[in-house]
Amino acid sequence: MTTMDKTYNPHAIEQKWYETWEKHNYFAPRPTNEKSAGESYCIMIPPPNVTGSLHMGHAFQDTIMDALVRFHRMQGHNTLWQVGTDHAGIATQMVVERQLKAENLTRHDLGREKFIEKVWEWKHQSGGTITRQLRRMGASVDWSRERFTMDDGLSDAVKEVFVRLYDEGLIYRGQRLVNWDPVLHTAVSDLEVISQEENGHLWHMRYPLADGSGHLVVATTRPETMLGDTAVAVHPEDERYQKFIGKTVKLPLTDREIPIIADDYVDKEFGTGCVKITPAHDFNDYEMGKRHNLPMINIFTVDACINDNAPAKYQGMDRYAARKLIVQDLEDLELLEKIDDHKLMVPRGDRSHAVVEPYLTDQWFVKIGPLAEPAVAAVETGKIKFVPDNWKNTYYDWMRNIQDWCISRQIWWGHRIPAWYDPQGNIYVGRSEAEVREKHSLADSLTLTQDEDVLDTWFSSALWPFSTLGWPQDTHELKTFYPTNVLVTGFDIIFFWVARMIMMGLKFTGEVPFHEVYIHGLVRDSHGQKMSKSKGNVLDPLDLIFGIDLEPLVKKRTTGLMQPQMAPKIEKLTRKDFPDGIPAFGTDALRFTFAAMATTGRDINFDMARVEGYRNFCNKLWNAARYALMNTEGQDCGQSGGDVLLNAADRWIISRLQQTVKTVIDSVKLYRFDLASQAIYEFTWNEYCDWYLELSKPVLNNADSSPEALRGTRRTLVRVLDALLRLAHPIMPYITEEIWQRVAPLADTHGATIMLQAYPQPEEDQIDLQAIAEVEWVKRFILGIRQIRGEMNISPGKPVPVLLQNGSDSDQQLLQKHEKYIQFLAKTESITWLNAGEEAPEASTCLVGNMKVLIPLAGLIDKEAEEARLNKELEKQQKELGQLDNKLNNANFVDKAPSAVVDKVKQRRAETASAIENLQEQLERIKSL
RNA sequence: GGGUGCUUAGCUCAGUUGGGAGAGCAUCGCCCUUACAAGGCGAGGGUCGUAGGUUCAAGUCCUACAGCACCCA
Repeated sequence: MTTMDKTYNPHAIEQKWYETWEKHNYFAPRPTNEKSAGESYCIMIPPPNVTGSLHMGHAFQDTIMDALVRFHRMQGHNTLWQVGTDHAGIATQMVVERQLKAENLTRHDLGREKFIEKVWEWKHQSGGTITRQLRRMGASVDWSRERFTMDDGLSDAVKEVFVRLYDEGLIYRGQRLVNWDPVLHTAVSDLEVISQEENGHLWHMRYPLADGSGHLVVATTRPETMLGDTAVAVHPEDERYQKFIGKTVKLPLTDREIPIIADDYVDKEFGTGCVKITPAHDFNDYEMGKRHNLPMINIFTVDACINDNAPAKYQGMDRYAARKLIVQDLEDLELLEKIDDHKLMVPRGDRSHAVVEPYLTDQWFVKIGPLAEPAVAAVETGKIKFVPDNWKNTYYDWMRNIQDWCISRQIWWGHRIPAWYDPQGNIYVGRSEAEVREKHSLADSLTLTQDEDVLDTWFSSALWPFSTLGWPQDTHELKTFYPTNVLVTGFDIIFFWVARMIMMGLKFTGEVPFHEVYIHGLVRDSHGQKMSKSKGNVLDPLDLIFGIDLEPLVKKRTTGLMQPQMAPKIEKLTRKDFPDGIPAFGTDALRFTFAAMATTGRDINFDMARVEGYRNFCNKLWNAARYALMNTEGQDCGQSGGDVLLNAADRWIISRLQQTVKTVIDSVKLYRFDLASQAIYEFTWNEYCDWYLELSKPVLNNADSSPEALRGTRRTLVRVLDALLRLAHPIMPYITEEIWQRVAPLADTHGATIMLQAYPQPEEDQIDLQAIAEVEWVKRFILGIRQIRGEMNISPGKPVPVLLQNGSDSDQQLLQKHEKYIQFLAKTESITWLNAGEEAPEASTCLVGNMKVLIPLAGLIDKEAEEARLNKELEKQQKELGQLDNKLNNANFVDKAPSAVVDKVKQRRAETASAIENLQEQLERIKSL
């Protein structure tokens, strides 16, 4: 029999167990016990980007999902964690285009078909990164059911949904203002546009009145758009401008005359209170243009260069070059009043980083109103619950202001829109060209061309909860697992994904896609800063698991930067924060950290010191197991019968275990993994390790212990450990499996893996209040002596004689019963009762209830130190007494507070008063020496 | 401008129907005691953002204000 390693080494165990679990197909759904065979539990993974890699947000989210899934699997539910990835249209296409660029090619050189082949190649080659990392996190997903949004089945679902929505009139094609990425040449969704404050200017431009009576000054942050202005607007109640409403101005640099209109959208306070209106290039202006029937003049090409609608002078110029020239020209014409510095929100494409233009194009839209209504109702009626609850307000808010959804993208990688055009431009929508021809009885000779655009990736993601289960087929999986139980996700995609899943789910399955939405916080750095490559504060979860030296870490953080000039600053910061790199903490420590930080807040400030603390916790658990095994392996732990005697400590730890189990289960049910992990941590360290293991020593190391007592303590050691491992397994899968394999046979539980063991259940009848009270007495006794040792600087190894005074019958009995514990844990030389009236020697004192515990000073204790110590304690107690008396002297309190509360205060008052009396007495004695 | 949330120990955070302010890390002191120095034992540290209000009782409920963060415009 080999003993365990002295130090916990995650890397020696983690990989091996994951491979074992996966090989044995333990992750697949299966009813694991008769009783609950009917209950199923299902979580859909929010599909990560297929070309992506695991970041802290994923790692956090995956930890929570895995903990939930393992928890339910162990409770015997038929559990499915559906895994897969999404095709991330734009991101993936960009990666492949970048590769082509290295060969001096564009996708147009290859042509659509060849290009898509290339993307698939890339997917096959790189798509494994994130799934490999998921495995490393210990995610117990069912790999046999892995899906990809571009799979045939999921693509069929996309077509089906598109066709049905189109047939119902809920999908339409139209010209609307959309976010246009002038680098990628595609419309992008709001989610893909990040607005950030940047330094800019506010240009004040004079627009001359057409009647020559003067001019208006308009302020703008984007002067080049003036070429597309079709009105100037003022607030209807703005006294400064009342008289101009209905007049016209001559738009400088053009030969157009445009009206001055009144609209209460205008902010009187902003700029001059007089605003230029460019309906084709600004979302607010677009709305205003529609209200006032203004013409919409598009002045940009797809590259955001000035197009033919503008004066010839500016045509073909890039927007910023045009801006410069226009400003110059206005200045030359003395039409530029002033230029102020101004901070403004600049919208940029999250992939291309280009400034996005509101741009008028033909796009496909989903008419969202009819879908949104039932989706709101589902939350209102409680069919879907948000956790924490107040996120529903964010959801309602967005759903109330929801706009039609632009679903077309001008890229190649994605689900091609199932719409065909004839030469006249008529649109036919169907699942395939053949279906379209048949449905509309089109002649074979008629040429049909499929729409070039693909669908927004979120369109397929919205179907994920049912498309992955086989919809539109009526599959067994769909019946078993849909609606799913909970969606675990960040608040940042409530709008873009959660809401769309709810709408699509309700529309096409008639049921909600999930019953609960657990919204977790966003992982930030330890100072609350968002982690970003450009800030250089990104942590890679894999680096926390495996560790990384300083130099590679610096290199990793400073290469591939969007702004290379940040590199020196990032390097400096990194060297300061991680002078020795990052040590390897292992997966379990990282997971435990995430669980402990999963509070209800919306920001999770990730502090590496906590990972270290929880790595130490793993080591603690490891060594507790080491001790337990050293004392039980090859010994009689009662597995094969025999009488068993449980002492107070055994019954105490069993009682505390039940209470802990209850706390953990209650917490997990509320998604409070922080409370669950805290309960596990405290029980393990502060009760099992600090007290129970220590209390087991006097029994196990005592040659006089009876076989029944030995059996009882050994059995308790391993049984409690077994239960603790099962309790902690959902959060720390690897270390618990590794230890459990050795502990289980001793605890008389059997099975191939802890993964499929029953989760502990609290057993009320195992809670022994008497044992709890006895052990509490023992602990107080020991703690009192330890405090004197600590404060009097008595070496922990030096045995001290102890005298007792003023003990009750109960104290005497308890001492008789538990003296061996006190002797061992408080290192007492002797424990002697003083007779009533017997004079005590000079001593340092502490109290256990009314019983006085004395450690004689002789040679051990400094008189002044003891006096100071007693004074400090006395002061504390007197303060306490004052507060309690205040309460009890308050007639209102005594009359109105519940009697239980009053009694409690009275009791505490009596205890405090008696403690003060004892302390004062002791202080007098010390002083008089 | 509208909305949401946060403010508790030096740092990161718990504190569940209102009833004795907690944890981890950090700090200080003593210990390499045969599970664990990634450890043991002990200690110090908070007018719970500010000001009011409700209540016998407020970190907890209400109002106002300040600061911070995020979302929407």
